[in-house]
Amino acid sequence: MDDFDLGTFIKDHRKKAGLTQLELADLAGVGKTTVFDIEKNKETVRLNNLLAVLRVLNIKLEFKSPLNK
Amino acid sequence: MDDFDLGTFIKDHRKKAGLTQLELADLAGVGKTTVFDIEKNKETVRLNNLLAVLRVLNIKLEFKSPLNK
DNA sequence: TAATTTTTACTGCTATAACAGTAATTGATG
DNA sequence: CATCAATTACTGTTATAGCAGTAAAAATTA
Repeated sequence: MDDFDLGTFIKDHRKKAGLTQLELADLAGVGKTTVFDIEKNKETVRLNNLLAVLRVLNIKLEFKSPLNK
Repeated sequence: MDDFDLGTFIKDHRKKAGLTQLELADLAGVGKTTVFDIEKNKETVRLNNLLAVLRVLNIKLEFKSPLNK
């Protein structure tokens, strides 16, 4: 849930996509600082910015609860 | 991925947990406005605030990509 | 229907995320 | 090693999310 390292996860996918932080930032329409912060697991980033980055990298979000499992 | 209605998803889980927006906000350590915004799908909320709410409701996040599937 | 609770909406104010710019490290590549 | 590219780090400024407070609108309950 939480100890999952989203930063490196994104970093790895960015690398595999052959993108630099700046390129990813431009594609996602965010500043380079934001991409840097995300890869450093800064949790105060805004959801829309994170989603924009995930979209570029073709990463999907799923919400799982014991209920609707 | 994206058309998923996170707001009502969270709202439903909050109801099932028998919590009001204010109670959920207090438990999560955020303001009531933030809970309200999240349930209204305001995507500019900060990730840490969203995570705090998800934690209270026992909802887990998963990131899926075509690669590590 | 009246009373109570909950949700939605709006308002200043404050804290800070996001930004561009710059610079210093680190990492590749020749 | 030297050069260039990429990443990390820090800065001042600006835009805005988050907040408490209040109030009005829905929903719930008696």
